[in-house]
Amino acid sequence: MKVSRKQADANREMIIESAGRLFRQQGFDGVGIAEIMREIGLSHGGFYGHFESKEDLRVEACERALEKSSEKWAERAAKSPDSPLAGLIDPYLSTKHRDDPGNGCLYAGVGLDVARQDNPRLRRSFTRGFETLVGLLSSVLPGRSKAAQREKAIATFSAMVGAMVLARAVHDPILSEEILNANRAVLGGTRGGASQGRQAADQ
Amino acid sequence: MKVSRKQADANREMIIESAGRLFRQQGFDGVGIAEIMREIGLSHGGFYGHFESKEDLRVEACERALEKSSEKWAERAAKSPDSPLAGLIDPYLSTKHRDDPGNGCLYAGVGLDVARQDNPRLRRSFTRGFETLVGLLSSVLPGRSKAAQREKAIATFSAMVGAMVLARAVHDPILSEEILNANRAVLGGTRGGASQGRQAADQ
DNA sequence: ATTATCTATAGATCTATAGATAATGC
DNA sequence: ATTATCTATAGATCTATAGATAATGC
Repeated sequence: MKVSRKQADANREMIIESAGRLFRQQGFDGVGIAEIMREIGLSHGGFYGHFESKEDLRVEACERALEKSSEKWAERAAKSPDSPLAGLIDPYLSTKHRDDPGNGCLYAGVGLDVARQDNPRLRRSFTRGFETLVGLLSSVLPGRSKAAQREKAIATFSAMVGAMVLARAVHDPILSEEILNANRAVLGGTRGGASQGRQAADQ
Repeated sequence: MKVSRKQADANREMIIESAGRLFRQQGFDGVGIAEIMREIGLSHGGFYGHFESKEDLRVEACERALEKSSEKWAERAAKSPDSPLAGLIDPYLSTKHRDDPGNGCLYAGVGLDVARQDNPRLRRSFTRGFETLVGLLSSVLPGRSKAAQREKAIATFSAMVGAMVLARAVHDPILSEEILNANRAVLGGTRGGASQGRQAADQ
């Protein structure tokens, strides 16, 4: 039953990743330790050799996912040097992202759950992650001053998160797409249009 | 133990309102039937004389809260005929709203929980509520065409919801205020400013 | 007599722990 | 010998139900 130290470390990583996915899909309260462990083929009881509590895992899983997000955003901005803003907005406000919350934005995935927790460590991680993502957005947004850029970046990120929450909450698939399209158009994505499916947006 | 028919109806209303509050505060999974009933001084078991299941209550409580929101929005727009847009945005993006999720916007309160449910009735209610609120926003927003107004309304509502989720999720109170201020400024509220606490915003 | 509510509980599920087990690594 | 994992379970909590109770309303 015992595995090598190396395998044990890998198992710990798998728990963190499994939890990150399932928490985003089903919420903190919607998934239990047993299910997280079952998904990677380990026993329920084995969990407590790696983490002190579920609370502990919440923090670790979110910090890991936030790091991954920052990296992904930085790559995306670098990948489209001609329009780094659209390079961030387009994949975010996509149906692919909407339909795969488990691997998507943590703020749109568990933002409300975090707001309800009074765990300072967790909410501080969300503060740091917010600053990183807004900082990145800020650096690719036009603006007369740093302050104006930052203000616009905060508003842009707010709209991105809200759009994703709403696109996932409504039942009508056409409306859901329209929410993504409208936000792409207004925020400066490339694929959005006034009503739907047009080419470039100007603002 | 039995009460009058009139009192029984009043009790049903109280359950709906108690649930609406607690669901928004703690999430669908964060509150049980027993707690909802305890809050209004009734027994756990008495619940099932009024509702078939917790699922049933989720729908009833959300529909009720969505109706209340629509009414509140309509009143607010009517109350400030000179700047109906700011009349909607300012109270929404306020610290009062942020700190009282139980009586606040349902989309920012349980939007993610709804997205995770595959209850079509519930998600259809959220679709209808979305159309009502966006319709109202649309009617007070400038724009060259109906389509442009609607696009802007969808983007504005997305930003409002996202701003509230983020303002509640981050730990730093100054950052939380900044999120509200930045969105008020960009979306067209009256009290927002470029950095913080200035007077009127122009856009 | 009817029925809204209460008490008590069944059955499922969840977090966390204790002790057993067996492979690792000195 | 150490320790990562497993089995089994304690204790709490949650949804839902059954049967008892007592006030309403004919």
